[in-house]
Amino acid sequence: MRDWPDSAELLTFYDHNARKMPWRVGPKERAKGVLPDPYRVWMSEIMLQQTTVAAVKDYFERFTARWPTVSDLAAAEDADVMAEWAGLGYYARARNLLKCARYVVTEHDGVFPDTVEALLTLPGVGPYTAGAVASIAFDQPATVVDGNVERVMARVFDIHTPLPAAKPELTEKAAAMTPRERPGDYAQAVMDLGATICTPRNPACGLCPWRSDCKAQAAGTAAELPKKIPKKPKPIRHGVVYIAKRVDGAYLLETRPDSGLLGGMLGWPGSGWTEGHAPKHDAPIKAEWKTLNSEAKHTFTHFHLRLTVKTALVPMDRKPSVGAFVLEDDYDSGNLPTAMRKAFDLYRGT
DNA sequence: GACACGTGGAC
DNA sequence: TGTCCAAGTGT
Repeated sequence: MRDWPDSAELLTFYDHNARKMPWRVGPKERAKGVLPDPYRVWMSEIMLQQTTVAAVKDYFERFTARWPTVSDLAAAEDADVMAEWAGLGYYARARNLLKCARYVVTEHDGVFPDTVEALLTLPGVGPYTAGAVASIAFDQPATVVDGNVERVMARVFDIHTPLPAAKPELTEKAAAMTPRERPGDYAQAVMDLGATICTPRNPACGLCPWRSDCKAQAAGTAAELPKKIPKKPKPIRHGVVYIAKRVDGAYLLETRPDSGLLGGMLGWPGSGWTEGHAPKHDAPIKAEWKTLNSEAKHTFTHFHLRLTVKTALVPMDRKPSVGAFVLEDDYDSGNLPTAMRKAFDLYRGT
C-alpha cells in the first residue's frame, strides 16, 4: 500500500464516471480547458450547502433561467427571490445570495473575485464555497473540504478522532492531496466519490479507485468512519397558525422577520413556537375561528413542530392587525416554506 | 466550540 | 415511525 493515494487515478476515474449536472461543463469542453461560468458555479455551490444534488437541480434551472447573470439577480426583488427559494430550506442562504449578488455588482463591477481570500469576504461564502468556486471556476489549487471530503480523508487515512475535532487534521490531509493540475475536477471527483461510492452507510469499497491505498479498507473500519459526536434529541414545540380567507378568495399572510427561523419568508400569522403549549397570543384579525381536528407536523433541524391550524372566512371590510391579504391570483402555496405549506395542505384537505 | 438554521430521501 | 444524513455558514 502507498502512503498516499494518487490524485491522478481519481481524475481518470472521474473522466469516465463524472455525474452529469446542469452547472458542470461537458467532458469535451472540459478537455479543451473550458471553465464553467463563475456565477453558475457560485449559485450551485450555495444551493448545494447541506442539500442533495437531486433537490438542487430544479431550483438551479429555475434560478438561472429567471436570472441568467449576477446583474439580473442583483436587480431582482427580495420577495421574488425568497419565493423562488421556497422549499429548498436554510433560507439565510437566499437572503445572502441576493446580498452577495448586489455586493459583486456594486463592489466588483459584476465580476466574481477569483481568489479564496476575496471570495471569503462575500456574504454566504465560507471556507468550503470559497475553495469550490476558486478551484472549479478559476482553476486554482484551493483546498476544498465538505462532508464528503471529510469522510473520504477519514477513511483513506483511518482517522478515528471524532468530528468536529478531527476537522483540522482532515483539512490538512485534504490540502496535501490536492493536485496542482485540474484542482476543480479533482475537488468534484472527491465529492462524487463520497456521494456515490465512499458513502456514509454501506460504502461500495469494491468499486473504489482508491481501494488499494485506503487504510480504513485495510483495517476494516471504513463503514464506521468518520466518528461523530452524538446528537442531542429534538424537543417538541407547539404553535398556532391562522389561515384567514377573505370572501374574495384572498389569504392573510405575513413576511417573517429577516433573522431567525424561516427568516424573510411568507407565513401564516400565529403564535410563537415553544415547548409544552403554544404561547399566549392574539388572532391576527377578528373572525369566527374554527380549529382543525389534526395538527400540521413538521421537523426542523433541532426540534419537532406541531401546529394547531385555525381557519376563518372574513368579510371584505375587516382590517388585520398583522400581515396583508394576498389576492387569490397572486397566491401560490409553493411560495411558502414547507412547514407553512403543510398547514395550508391540512386546511385544504390534501 | 456550540448552536441555529430546512428539507426530503434512505434505511 | 424515527434517526441519520447531504457539496456549510453565521453568530
